[in-house]
Amino acid sequence: MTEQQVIDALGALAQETRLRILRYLVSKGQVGAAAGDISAQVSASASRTSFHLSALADAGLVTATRVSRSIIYRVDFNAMGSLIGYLVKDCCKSDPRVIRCC
Amino acid sequence: MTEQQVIDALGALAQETRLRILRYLVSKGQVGAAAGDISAQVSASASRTSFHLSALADAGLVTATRVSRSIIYRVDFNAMGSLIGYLVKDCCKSDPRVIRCC
DNA sequence: CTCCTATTTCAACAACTATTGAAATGTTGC
DNA sequence: GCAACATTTCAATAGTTGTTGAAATAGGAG
Repeated sequence: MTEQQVIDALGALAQETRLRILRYLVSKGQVGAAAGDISAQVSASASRTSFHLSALADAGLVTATRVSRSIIYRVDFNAMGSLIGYLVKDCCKSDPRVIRCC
Repeated sequence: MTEQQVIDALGALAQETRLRILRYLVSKGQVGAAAGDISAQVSASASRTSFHLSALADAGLVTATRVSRSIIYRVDFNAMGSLIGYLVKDCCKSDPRVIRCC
């Protein structure tokens, strides 16, 4: 994971609506959720939700798959793991005070 | 850790100069580094470095202590741990694909 | 008290980000 | 093909963030 990818991913998470979207998608696991469902859950307009979903997808944190009329979004758990792994290992040198919290 | 604190901390890390500052401070551990030293290490002007150090301090990720003419900055490893712990546990429900990366 | 060093603060500005509502795109069922 | 649905794209706008260089603040040494 490059430094730029890390910065993009952190920037993607550093926003209220997007953090809520991500948490909702984590709760949905493999199943994922359609854009409209997500929009309703986070109480945001369709266009606003779409904008934030694109940001999360651009950062590589979620995937999008069209299924019939809907587009299903899912968390990319491996990407989340890579990001967190970078923060723990590369960034914090696996300091025990950090490791302890995981 | 509140959601707003998490967002502030993620936003603080989502910037090239600040991520470099943090990594340098991690390498310095308890000893920390003076603002001028940091400024030289990350090749940024004094005012620019000061601006970013304030952002990191406001987010609670680093501490500042004046020692004579210098101000010594140090990473707050517990704050970094809390942030990462939030991402792993609250946000990712301790999913094994995420845990594996730590 | 004055000079020098270390750092922050400030104002101006450019660049980026988020929100809104309307219009466009793609998909299905009749 | 047409109507309805699901979602994205677009333009306008407001708000936020980062950079620069100059001026201000704070502390120590002679």
